[in-house]
Amino acid sequence: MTEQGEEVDGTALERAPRGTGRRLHGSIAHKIGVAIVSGTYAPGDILSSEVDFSEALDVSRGAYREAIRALAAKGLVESRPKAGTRVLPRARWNLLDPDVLTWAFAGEPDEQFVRNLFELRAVVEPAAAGFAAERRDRDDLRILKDSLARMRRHSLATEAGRIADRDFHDAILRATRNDAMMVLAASIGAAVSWTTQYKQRARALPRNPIPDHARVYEAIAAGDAVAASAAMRVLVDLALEDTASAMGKPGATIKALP
Amino acid sequence: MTEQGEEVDGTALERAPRGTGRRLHGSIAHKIGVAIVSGTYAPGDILSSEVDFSEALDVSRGAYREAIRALAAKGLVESRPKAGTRVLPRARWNLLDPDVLTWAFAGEPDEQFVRNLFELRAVVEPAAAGFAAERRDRDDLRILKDSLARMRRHSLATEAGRIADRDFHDAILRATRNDAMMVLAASIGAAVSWTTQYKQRARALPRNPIPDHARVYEAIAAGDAVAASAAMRVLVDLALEDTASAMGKPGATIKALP
DNA sequence: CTGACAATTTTGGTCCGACTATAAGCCGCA
DNA sequence: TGCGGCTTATAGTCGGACCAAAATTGTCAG
Repeated sequence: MTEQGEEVDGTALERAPRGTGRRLHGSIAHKIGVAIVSGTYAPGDILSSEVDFSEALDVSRGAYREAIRALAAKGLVESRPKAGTRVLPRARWNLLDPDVLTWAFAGEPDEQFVRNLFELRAVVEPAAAGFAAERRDRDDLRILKDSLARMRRHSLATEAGRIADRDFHDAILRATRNDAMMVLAASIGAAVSWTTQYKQRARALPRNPIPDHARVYEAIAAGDAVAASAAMRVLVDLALEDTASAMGKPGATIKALP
Repeated sequence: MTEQGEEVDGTALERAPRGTGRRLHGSIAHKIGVAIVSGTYAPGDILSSEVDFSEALDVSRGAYREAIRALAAKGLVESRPKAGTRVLPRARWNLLDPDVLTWAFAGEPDEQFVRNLFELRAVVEPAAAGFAAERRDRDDLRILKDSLARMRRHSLATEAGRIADRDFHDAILRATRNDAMMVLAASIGAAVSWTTQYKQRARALPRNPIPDHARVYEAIAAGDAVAASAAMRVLVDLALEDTASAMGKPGATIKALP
């Protein structure tokens, strides 16, 4: 807990340029958030005192405190008078918060964590597809169809294609008419986004994902919950397989529960 | 913008007594958070300007801003220069955040939302029980057994009993060895806690929940993923039934997906 | 020497008041 | 009519002061 202050003129703690958009406290939170999630500060560590740290970052104490409040709201840290601001154990982190996800994927993503996310997808999304098949209305189907068309037109290699993919999954979650699941959409969507980029980075996209998505759409349109659930299950499994191989561990699958 | 300040001594804007524990900005966030979640401020509404609002609450602008930062971190509001602080649409709320859950259950809980939470439980917990059956170690089983014993000793009518119940479900989630699911434990646990209290409030506890839990434990101990999943499925269904009848809508169930 | 009590001091919590930066909305010009 | 600059309200940032709680240290009685 020491010479962080000296490093300021270097690169590490340089004040983010915050070109018109993000506010100062926001970029501070981002910086510290990434540092925590990536392990620079381990759980249990005590951050330097407010005065020291804010001076090291060359920001006012107020801005720094606001950043800490945001981190505290996401369960990353906890500050108590006299005790200082302490990094909380990983179990308390709000790992499904979109910002935290962003920070987690800012550096090299932890492979185990990616696997965990896919495991969660494999649980939630098939069920969601089933509910969607029962509850979707004309509008949902229209959005799904449109997203699918856009995925066809652009490929997943383009930003537009990835947005379409995300819209597709979002629309399914929304069609469940379940707020709690819709919240997971933001998280899962973010995760999908990031992992998709990793697949691209490995610049080997062995599989054409359109047919998988099309099967899910057909089942939902037909109102067949069981088929939709199964089709989504296949989709997620294949996506994991692609991602895993892109991350260097081919052959990974998730054992199915009957 | 004036005599709200005079009303402070009344009831509405009374500063929370914060008897040694919660910090001031924390209680502000709590108050505004409850107001938003319970609909006092509707999505799209603009909050009064920082000076006005902080004066009305009789706190400094700094404390108010820190509270707003926390709310923003949970997706409840968004503030932009000149535009003010606006309540975000419900879809952006981090509904699974433990604090937000707390605020949601501070007033009369929305029945539809409770149903949605149970639907999510019905998706996640059986799957989690399945994973737990495959991955649990001796320690997990010990904790599960202990929680179960405590549930038996105290009933769910006591605080200790409810804690034991929560520990039981927590232990299962933890045994999945999946961080993403463990995060949901905090959320789901909170939801279970609140709804259990509602069941108590209706002071009719028709069913003895111990056997359901015992079956889940047995299956996990036996390493039988399928049985554990099924047993948990039953447990959640019955819990929903009890809760629904306590809330005045008996007979509610969640259709199963094969 | 030991343990409980008190003073110290560190650190977060709160407040104040001033200034800056941003962008919504208005106004005037083309 | 529509564009572009200007006004201005509002959030953002600053720094400096004081308060409150708690961990540490020191002190004193037993």
